[in-house]
Amino acid sequence: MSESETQSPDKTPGRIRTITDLAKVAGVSPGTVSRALSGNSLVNAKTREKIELIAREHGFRPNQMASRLRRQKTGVIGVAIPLGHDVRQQISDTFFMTLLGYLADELTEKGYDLMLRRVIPAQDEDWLDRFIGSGMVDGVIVIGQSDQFDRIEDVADGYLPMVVWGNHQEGQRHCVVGSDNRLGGKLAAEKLIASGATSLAFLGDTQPIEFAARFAGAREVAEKMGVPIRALPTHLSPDRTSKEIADHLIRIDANVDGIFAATDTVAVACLKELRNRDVEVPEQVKIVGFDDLPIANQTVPPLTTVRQDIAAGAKGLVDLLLRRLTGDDTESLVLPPHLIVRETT
Amino acid sequence: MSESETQSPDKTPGRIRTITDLAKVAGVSPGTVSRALSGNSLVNAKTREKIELIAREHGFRPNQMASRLRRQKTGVIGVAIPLGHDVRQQISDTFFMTLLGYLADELTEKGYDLMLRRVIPAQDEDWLDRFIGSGMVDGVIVIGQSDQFDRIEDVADGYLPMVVWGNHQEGQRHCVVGSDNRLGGKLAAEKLIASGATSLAFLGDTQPIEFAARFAGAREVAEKMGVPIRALPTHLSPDRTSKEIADHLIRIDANVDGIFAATDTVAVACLKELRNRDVEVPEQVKIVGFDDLPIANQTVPPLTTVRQDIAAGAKGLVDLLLRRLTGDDTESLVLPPHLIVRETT
DNA sequence: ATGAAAGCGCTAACAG
DNA sequence: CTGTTAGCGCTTTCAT
Repeated sequence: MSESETQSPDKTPGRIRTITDLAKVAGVSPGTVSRALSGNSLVNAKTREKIELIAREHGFRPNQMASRLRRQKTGVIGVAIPLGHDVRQQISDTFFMTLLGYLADELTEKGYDLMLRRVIPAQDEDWLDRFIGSGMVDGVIVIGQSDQFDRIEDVADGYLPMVVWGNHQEGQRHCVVGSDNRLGGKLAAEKLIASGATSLAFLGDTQPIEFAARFAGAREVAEKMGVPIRALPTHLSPDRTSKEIADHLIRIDANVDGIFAATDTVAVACLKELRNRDVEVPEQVKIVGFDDLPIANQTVPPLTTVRQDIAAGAKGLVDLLLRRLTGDDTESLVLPPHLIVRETT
Repeated sequence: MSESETQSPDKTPGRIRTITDLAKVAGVSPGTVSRALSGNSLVNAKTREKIELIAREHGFRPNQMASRLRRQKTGVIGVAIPLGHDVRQQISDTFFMTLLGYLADELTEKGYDLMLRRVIPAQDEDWLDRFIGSGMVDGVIVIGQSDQFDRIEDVADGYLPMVVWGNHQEGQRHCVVGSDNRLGGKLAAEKLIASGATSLAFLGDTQPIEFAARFAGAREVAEKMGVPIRALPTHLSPDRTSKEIADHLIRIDANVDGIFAATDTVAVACLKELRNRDVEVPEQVKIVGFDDLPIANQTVPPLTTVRQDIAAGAKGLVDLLLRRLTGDDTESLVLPPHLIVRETT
């Protein structure tokens, strides 16, 4: 009875690419195939089995482009990394990349695909609108505000499904997930001072808003405690950092005995330069980093640092975005950083 | 005459979302709008200008989903990272992530978008076919063969536009771009021995084919030189590595005086454990890493390592893929690694 | 140089 | 439970 069903006379079935091809072979209508394959409506068990069998045998996959056009949703979340300041730095930045990894995990788990776009705002004014309006994504996650705070604000009012990793500013309109950088800065400065530092320096770029907030937090504490603090500008890519740090160290010398590095990467470079100069850490100079990257635990001595919970950040970004996808106008999420005391203080 | 053109009685024009909406406003047919916006055919300059103006004013973006369905190409390249062994390790692996960053650069430059998919083959047998058959990508780049060599081979014959980062095996069918790991292993062992090491150890997981090749290269040299070598299995995620290395070091003690680490990450952890034990590097034990990540230059002492040219790798992957997209059945590309001598040998 | 018309492959009412 | 029908928004002949 079922012997001859699929034994059509022509032994060259011509690859079965569309749901309609499959429908013909199965002897049903395209609609039924669609239903069967999406496991959705009530389809006769036998019919479904037959369809699934044929699909498997022929390695058939429904065309997502068509499906998504029809359903008016893409199942794709766009992730944009704006490269504002230090172009090469950010994309290879360990912190962002780790965040990206976790984001990929979270999104996959929720059944979304991730479209990654690296953008250079200076070369492409229109990056955010282009991404949003492309019709290729249901929502957008922006990793890092970079120097694009204002542009993001502009877009936020008209486009709900967007969440940004970055710093939270009083009264801002876009939904952001990020660490409390100011608090992190405070923790760092407090620890430095508690460990006996009497003159502080912030090592890093103070342009990006996150770093500015870290510095501001540290300064607030320092001023309250009557401890001087200065900012020592530095690029963040390891290759350039080292030399710049070296230059700073020459100039400041015995003066500064507490360094707050904008990121662990900077802290590591700093640690190395200090060692080159035979400055003892933490005896002569104390250091606190930021991020708690894996390397922080591998330096000698191991780095005291302010930990950002990357996994929680990724989870927050995705959760909020999914809620916004349903029309919810969510609040921002500010995560508390934690001081991880190791041996550089 | 043109005063009242767009002054339709209803002041609520209802956002103009489709090419047809725009066509109505511009008083032309959808076809013309399509042509004008794609800058393609000969369209009257005035008509084009008018259409472009309206598009800009209303922030109109053509729906890519529809466009791509119609044109039967997506403009998207899929990038899959199979997480074979050490699930958490690989996605956050600095090397792969840096490669991903460069890939994003290259693809963007060539006008492609990048769809990232993190894949756990153990949980999803079908990952590669699903990605390829999804209709969402024009081609696929796989970052790392992991333990999926065979599955990739299976697919390779029937699917041209795929390029893989990984190790090259004599006679394999899939197109691969990667460093000559065996040669890298040789370079490492040669350097270790030339620096006076008399008993070698390979630190790392020898399961993944890339690492197996590194070990094989080192062993070939060691055997030729009559120097003993052993493999010391280790996971690759920094947190687990440290303890495992510590265990190894306790057992091997003064015996081994030359360590070839499977990656820089492992080397860094190893360096730290040695320092904890007051073993002097390179006096008592010499170390060579692999990758030349930025940290390699930040350790104390700076790490001698085998450099992989990540940027060249990314460029190679994209170039080959684009050629395959045109139907070219390209050869694999094996890149020569370079020994970077610093101070751990 | 432009309009009309026919789909790309799939889904979702709406009838049976 | 299944077939029929009407598009999703865009591109591309084919005429004009």
